[in-house]
Amino acid sequence: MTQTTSSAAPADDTPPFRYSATLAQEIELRWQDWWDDHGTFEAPNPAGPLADPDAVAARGDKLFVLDMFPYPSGAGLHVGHPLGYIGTDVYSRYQRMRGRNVLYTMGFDAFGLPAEQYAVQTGQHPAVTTNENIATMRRQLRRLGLSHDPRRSISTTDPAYYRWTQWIFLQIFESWYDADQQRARPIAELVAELESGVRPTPDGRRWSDLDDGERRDVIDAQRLAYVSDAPVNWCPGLGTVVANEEVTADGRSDRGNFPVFKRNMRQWMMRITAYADRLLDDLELLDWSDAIVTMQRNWIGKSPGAEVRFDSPAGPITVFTTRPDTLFGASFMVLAPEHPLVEVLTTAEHADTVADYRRRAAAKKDVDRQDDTREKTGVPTGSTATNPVTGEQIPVWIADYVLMGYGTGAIMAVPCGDQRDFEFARRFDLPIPAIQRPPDAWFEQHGLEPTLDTDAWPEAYVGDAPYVNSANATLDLNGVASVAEGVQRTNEWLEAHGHGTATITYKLRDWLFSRQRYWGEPFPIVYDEHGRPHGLPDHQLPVELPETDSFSPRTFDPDDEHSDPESPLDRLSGWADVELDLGDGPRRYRRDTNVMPQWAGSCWYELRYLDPTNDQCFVDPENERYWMGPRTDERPDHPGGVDLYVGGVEHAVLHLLYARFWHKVLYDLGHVSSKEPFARLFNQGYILADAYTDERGVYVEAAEVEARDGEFLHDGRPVTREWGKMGKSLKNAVSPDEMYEQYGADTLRLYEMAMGPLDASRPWDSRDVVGMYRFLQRLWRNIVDEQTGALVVVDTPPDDATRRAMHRTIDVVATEMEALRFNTAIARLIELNNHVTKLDATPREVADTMVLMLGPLVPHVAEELWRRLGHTGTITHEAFPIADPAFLVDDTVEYPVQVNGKVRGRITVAADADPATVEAAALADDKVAAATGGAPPKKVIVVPGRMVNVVV
RNA sequence: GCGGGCGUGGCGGAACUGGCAGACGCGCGGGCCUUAGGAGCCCGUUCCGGAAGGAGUGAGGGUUCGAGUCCCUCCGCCCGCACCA
Repeated sequence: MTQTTSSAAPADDTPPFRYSATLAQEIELRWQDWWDDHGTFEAPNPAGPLADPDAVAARGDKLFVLDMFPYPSGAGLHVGHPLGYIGTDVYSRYQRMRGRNVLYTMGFDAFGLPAEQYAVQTGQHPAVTTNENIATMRRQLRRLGLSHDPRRSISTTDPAYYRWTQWIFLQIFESWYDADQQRARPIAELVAELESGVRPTPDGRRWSDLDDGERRDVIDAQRLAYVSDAPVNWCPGLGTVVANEEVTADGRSDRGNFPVFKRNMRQWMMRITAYADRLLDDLELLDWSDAIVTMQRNWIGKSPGAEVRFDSPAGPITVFTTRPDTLFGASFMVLAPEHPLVEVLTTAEHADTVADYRRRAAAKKDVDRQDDTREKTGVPTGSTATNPVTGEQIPVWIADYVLMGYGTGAIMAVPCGDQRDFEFARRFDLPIPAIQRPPDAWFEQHGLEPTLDTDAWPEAYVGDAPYVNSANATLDLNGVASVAEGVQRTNEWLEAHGHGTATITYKLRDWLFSRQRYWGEPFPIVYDEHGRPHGLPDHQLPVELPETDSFSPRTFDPDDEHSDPESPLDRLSGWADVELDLGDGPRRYRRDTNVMPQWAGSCWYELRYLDPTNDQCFVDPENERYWMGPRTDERPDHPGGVDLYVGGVEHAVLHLLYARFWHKVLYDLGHVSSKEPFARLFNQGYILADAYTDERGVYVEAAEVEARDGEFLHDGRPVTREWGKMGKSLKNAVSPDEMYEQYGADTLRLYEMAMGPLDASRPWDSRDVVGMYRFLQRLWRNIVDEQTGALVVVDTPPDDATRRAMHRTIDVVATEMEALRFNTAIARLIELNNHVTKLDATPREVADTMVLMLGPLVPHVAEELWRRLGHTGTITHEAFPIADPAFLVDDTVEYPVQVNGKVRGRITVAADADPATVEAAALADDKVAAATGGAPPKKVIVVPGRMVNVVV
């Protein structure tokens, strides 16, 4: 292993054994092969096909490090992609040297629209391009020296994988949510409870009195995966329906940016709303960033409040409010234009204006609802409703600021306490009764004398304040000063008098789970002649995607709202129509011709990594317990899950919410021991780069731009410098290949880790990379003679200063590695190496230690130097150096001495000197005395080990 | 508008619980080596000043012996949500 070809540097006087890019590459390729040949990064399992219990026992504590599941793009990697991967690799390698059994691998989330769209363009089957892309990406990642266990790499498109995706779908399909026990249970248990009468049927009849069809209806209505005919987001431009989460705020698809229309359609839904509270509450068990936790919280959008019924000529109108305490101030009502009661409520006098307003509202896309300056619009229906607490008749309006999709699609308007209602009331001259006495500070802030005359108020008052005018015969809030108490008392009153109930509303909707595409997991579902879905038995899985040339979905004019989705699988009647025996003899069935959304495969991939080749179950329970079981030794409420999950913030809501949901269902059904899939989440930043646009605003190749006298020129024409995420679209991508060519993979790894903290986005500058290359050259030169290739280390022990520097470095580097602060770890290693550079010769002890510490960061050159230093095997499982505490404390300490907060002198005293001694030494110092001018100090502060401050 | 995050040299960034601001790297300046250097090595590099010294972490105020760090007001940037009742 140790003989190398000499570095074939450009024809010049470069020393033959210098750590050049050529030599670096030779070392890297050689060690990558060696690692593969020796299975260096394989992590043993306690059970199942990859079981090696002895090896598990021989290693220390387990650690599961995970990167977010990448989509294998055909475009190839740029240097921005692997930032997180390098981070997890360094961490994994570090932890292996700490003796831990580290599970670290990477698979591919390869179903989905891009592959299908590419296939449609090229006419090549998506399976072919997908496999090519995966091969390319594996090769590119290997070249970086990532220490993945290759045996555990998977692809969602592999039938051996999606067989289990389908199996999990069936688990969900065959489950219902028991609201009393707050967990999913098998449908069979629901049937048993209905049969025995423990649980009543929805209409109260006896189960035995229901016919087969009625029973199926009762059951199907409870399933966690269910077929529903409900409003969904139909996107003609994509030819498929998409989930709420995939629609942007302006009503377009997040992929492709096509218009999306609300349409009633028969689609698969996932009852994620049943888990809303647990998805919310369990966020507290997770070690995730505040930003992501907040985003998840907002997305779930839990609002406690009340539903209140207002009597009207059209029967009771139910509204949802988070402020039932303000009911006395409800002076009008507003319904969404689409509200079903609008027609009944509208009087003849207002029929035309209402019809007109509804038509305009319907024609407005969500985009248009936004761009006006939020000027409130609306029209009265002519009817009134009864305010249940005051008995007053209040007018009912319709307005498009009330959305049909949230709450009940109707609100009670309390203009004095809600800004939107306030604006609406002002606009249409509706009464604004005051029901709270805002605090004096609020009036002061608006330059007003305190008054209950709301004509003087510039805006609504929202918050705690004593109630006024808030009493009837049986409810009196006057004088109560807290919203919480007001809400509670009103809720009690509403329930006692039959006017409403305390309720909780969520923004989270059930998850639309079917797509009319080809390149996804087929549903393991067939329909009988009544159109009822049946799950296929286990032995018929996987339902493989049928071979076809016409994998292209039918897409439509993006604005053709009235088109209908047409799944590619639907056209394959030979595949879709089947005869099966599902237990009651052979019958004709029709397969479900939808496919699952791309999120399906990434909802459970981390579990498959644990036991990727197990064909008996999706993961052996023993393996799941070992790798992902709750760490109650760390924390009594530890939820279990991946120890470290690294990825970008872009998956804050979609993937992380869906995966948590599936995991909780599997937990409820007893398939996994962990409550949560990802115990700790770390969001890495992005690599940004300069981008340049020409006079048309079109991006030009950043690599071809020249800077001259503060101007930027492309092809001799001036261009404008901009700023953005590195990528193909901004034409500012830098390929890792260029970096290998110039410096090698170790330098690239080191630079990416050194340029800043892992969670920060930072600009790429290729010119900066050379700094890390120089460092590695200096390191190499401290160990290997550039002219002869001979070792230059000496066996004499290091001098005291060097040994102390070494141990201090070990101490800090270990701390920083543990905390993922690789940038500061690298800085300390450079400092130590710079220190060694100044020595006459490198003591072997220091060389060994430095190489070990650099192993996680620059594994190839570290392995190479380790061998050259006379060791055998790989550095992978060598123990990371341990600092000797004896060398961390110095005999003497230098204290800066401040006079009135400014450093005026320095003293050196024994490390164990007591404060009085330090003080005396400080006052005795010439410079300090000069600065104080001989004045006696008023006070002297001694911070042990830190500094002295003399106050005069 | 609401929520989250962030403002430190020419640049990327260091600075543990308040305790020597600017570690480390780039760039830049000087030197060495060289026919040459867009290679490599050494020294220097926050700003003003020749120096002594002074100023300095977006702006202003406060707490403290001491503030980049804590508190208040303001300015600017980034991200998320967006008429959510």
